[in-house]
Amino acid sequence: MGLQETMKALSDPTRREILNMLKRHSMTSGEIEEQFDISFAAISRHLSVLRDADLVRDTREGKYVRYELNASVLEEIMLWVKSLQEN
Amino acid sequence: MGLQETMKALSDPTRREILNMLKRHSMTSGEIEEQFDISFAAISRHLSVLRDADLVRDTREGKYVRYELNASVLEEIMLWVKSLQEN
DNA sequence: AATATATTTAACATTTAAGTTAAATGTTAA
DNA sequence: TTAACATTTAACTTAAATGTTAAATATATT
Repeated sequence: MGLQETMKALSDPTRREILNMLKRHSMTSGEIEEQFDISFAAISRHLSVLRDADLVRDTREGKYVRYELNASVLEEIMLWVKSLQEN
Repeated sequence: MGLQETMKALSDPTRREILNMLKRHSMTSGEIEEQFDISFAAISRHLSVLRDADLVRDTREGKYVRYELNASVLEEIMLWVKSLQEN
């Protein structure tokens, strides 16, 4: 956890795009995968990186797993960036 | 250039620490290197990543090269993060 | 010009990340 | 309980990132 894990998670364009998608509404793994050309397994691993960084939360809904954005973690990044900007 | 290059550059803890140091005042390569346990060459490469991402600017001062923070690039990150936060 | 100092680049080794396919797990429904 | 579907994990491959040491470049000094 912490800034390092967050920044690392955000450094991959596929993961950032997933977060962009989740901004609108929550989605299942399958719905997310459909939007990309890479394999289901690859998306699943990206989702686990985002989950470990607490950038998304997942809940099982029957045989689906639904992902939603957790933007609260981003506050730490905002603070760090701001601290560089001021002065 | 662009968000991807910026995020990638910021995903390394050594590079973030360099930016933190430059927040206070500009520093030469050597002064920066002194603060870390890794080799001069490794720091030099980190600096080149930061320079390519336009997060720092460098100017030669005699036999030294002085690095200063360029925070303007961070605006793009702020906008992206904010766009995730609102809603 | 030769030498010393500061910094960068090159070549290489090691580690980490991201992708693939196949196997495993969890859930629903026949 | 078996079959089908959704998702995750495992094993593996390839590419990229990070570190090291040594060579190259740039500037200053003698």
